[in-house]
Formats: sequence, structure tokens, C-alpha cells
Amino acid sequence: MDAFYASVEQRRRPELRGRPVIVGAPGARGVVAAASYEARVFGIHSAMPSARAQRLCPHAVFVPGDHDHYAEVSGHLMTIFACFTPLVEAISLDEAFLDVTGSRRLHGDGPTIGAAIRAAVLEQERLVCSVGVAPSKFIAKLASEAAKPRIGPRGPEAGLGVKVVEQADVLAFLHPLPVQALWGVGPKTLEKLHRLGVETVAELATLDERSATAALGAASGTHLLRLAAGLDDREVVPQQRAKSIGHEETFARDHHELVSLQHELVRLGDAVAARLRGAGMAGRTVTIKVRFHDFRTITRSVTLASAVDTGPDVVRAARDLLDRIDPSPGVRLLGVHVSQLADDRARQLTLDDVDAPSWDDATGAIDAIRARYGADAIGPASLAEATGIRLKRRGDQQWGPTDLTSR
DNA sequence: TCTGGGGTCCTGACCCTG
DNA sequence: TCTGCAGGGTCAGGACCC
Repeated sequence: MDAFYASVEQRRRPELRGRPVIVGAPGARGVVAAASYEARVFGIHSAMPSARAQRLCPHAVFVPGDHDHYAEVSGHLMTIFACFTPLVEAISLDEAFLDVTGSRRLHGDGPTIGAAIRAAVLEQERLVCSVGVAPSKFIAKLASEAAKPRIGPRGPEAGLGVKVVEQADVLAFLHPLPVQALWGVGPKTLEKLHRLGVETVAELATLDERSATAALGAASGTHLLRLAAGLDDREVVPQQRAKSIGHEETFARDHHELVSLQHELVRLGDAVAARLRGAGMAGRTVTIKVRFHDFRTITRSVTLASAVDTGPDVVRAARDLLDRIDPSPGVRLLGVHVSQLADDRARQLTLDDVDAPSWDDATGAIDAIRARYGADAIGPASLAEATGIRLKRRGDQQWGPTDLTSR
């Protein structure tokens, strides 16, 4: 999808159409989640600090993110895609790979299907998307980038909409691209490649395997060499299961004391546990992430004897890890993640589970109350302060703190 | 100039076990 | 009983993606 979050906001608020729109949190610690093409004219792009975006375009409209709504729209899009093939692999809310090999008899060749998908998305969702048609996932991804609108000297310019790269044209398409176009080449890898004198994909393709793996590591080096040669045999895999679930939050003000961090930990841990139960999963490894004032980031994890999915269990494990951290330099971010996920029916019972009533009974009741009255209707007693309970949940502002005075 | 949040994957160090 | 080794699991950090 093109500028997905911003386009969705412009769709539901017509007064924003044609104006520079930035989805994200304004303020010192916010970043841009998405920018409309009108905002991109000013050099604004996603992941840019909001403060800088505001300087570049003071009249841009900042819109707080609404993850729940984007997820709902994403569901509609995936339903459209599924009309063309059952092999749909969603890679984010606004991108998906479709294997249409078996759909050609019914719907036509790749370019025909690509054009039909664009038309269906425009007609049913009033949103614009770009399609890459190619023999492999990674070339299709690059082709879709090439099909997107771009910023010209006179503002946003329409893109191709559908870009087709036939098997015979793969190398001609791929090799002139800058090496950072490859998936897996970020700032660090780019720096290493530049040290080897590699600027383009063609130059990477001429590198011998020993030099590549020595500079980039065995897995990364081999992988990038294959991509540079146009080789990618990864299949489209529908409905991949999540491997971890977590929440993290940057605070409007740094925390210097363990007590206040413990409160945040309860809030985050309870939210993660609720999502685990919502997904019907439980996890064995609990990880906390702490980012200090100077941006130094550490993680601490523990693997439990059995998988957990209740707030108290997740928080207990996370709190043991947090208690070993010295927050006095100032903590700007705290996160709680659970991994090594398994179906919660596979959860192993412990002696604690024999006692009645169990936390299973309580969490079932908590989930039922939240389903009926909202996520804030019930929460851990330790959070019920004078300010009231405020639970972190998916759909909350996700791109930075909203209010520098709220905490 | 200041760097979010939700993820995945890889690497290396370390420990335990056979 | 001690030592060396290989393999697997855990832990921590880093890089990358959208």
C-alpha cells in the first residue's frame, strides 16, 4: 500500500486530503510512523524524529496512530487478496506476498491479476496500492517499490502502479540498483560493503564468497550473494505463527527509581499476557528491555520451566529481571516480551495449578470483563492509583509518548 | 538533530551434559 | 576420578524490516 496509515487517515477525514499528513506522535520523543506524499515533498519520511519533521513542515497535520483501525482495514485488504489466491503471506499490515501460480487459468497472468487487485482495492477500499510481479518474492518486493509514486521536482508523481519483471530481465533490473535496495542491507551492512568498494548490486554479485562471509558473517554473506545473483527460492507461506509477543514504551520522562518502573512493568506485563491469551498462546521465555538515558540498551531474559500466559506470571518473571537493574542513570524505555511460544493448551501444569481457585479462573473472568466493558475496565490492583487504571494495549499511541507532563 | 514500537533472525559467549 | 570435546540450550546483543 502507498503511505498506508496516512492514506487511511485522509480517507476517513476528507479535510486532510491534499494536505501534508504525518501519522505519529508529535513532541521531543515521537517519530513519524507514516507520511503522506504531500508531506514527503518536504523531505519527511517514516522513522524521522517528529521534532525534525515539524521543523521541515510546520503546517503539517499530525495525526495520532490508530492501530486497531489500520488492522481492520488490513483485514479487508487481505480478504480482497484471498479472492485471487489462497496463498497470501502478510508481511505487515500493508504488504503481502501472493503466489498466483495456480490462479492464472481463472484470473489471467500475473500482470492481469496485479491490475485487477489494484482496481479492487481502489473500488472497495478507496486506497491506492502498487504491485510488483516477478518470479520470486524478493524481486517482486523490489518491483513493487519501483511501481510506487515518487517525489518529483513539482511534487508527488504517479507511479507505474504495476511493475513486471520477467525471469529473463531479473539481472538487468536488479544489478543497477544501489546495494541498500537489497533486503537485509541496513546502515551497518552498507558501511561494511562500502569498505569493500561495493556500491551496486552488480558489484556485490562479483564479490567472492570468502570476502563476503568474512565481512558480513556466514549467513548474511551467503544470503546477500544469492540475492545479488537474483536467486531467491523462498516460498509464499500463508498464516505464519507469531514467534514472540511484547510491548515496549518510551516514557515522556525518564524513570530513576525502581518503584515507578515496577508499576510500568505491571502495566506492560499484564497487557502482554492479555495478548498471549487472546492469541491462545503461552510462552516460556520472558525478556525485559531497558533503554537508558544515553540510549544504551540492554535485555535480560529468563526461560521458565513451563509456559505462562497470566499477568502475575509474566510480571513475576519480568520483575525478578528488573530488580537486578540499576535505574538511577535514568530509564527512557521499558519493554516486556514473551517468546518460545506454544499453544496454551500445551501449557504444562505445576503444583500451583492444583490450588483452587486458580489464576486461570481469574484471568478468564478478567478477559470476559474486558471483552464486555473495555480494556480499561479492570486491571492489576497495584495500578489503581489516584490517577486511575490505564492499561497499555494494542491500538494505543505507538510512536512515542503523547504528553510530556502526563507522567 | 535525535533517534517509536512490533517483530524476526543471526551471532557469540557461556554453561551443562554425555 | 579427571580431562577434553561436541552438541544443545540459554542468554545477551546487534542488525534489520515495516
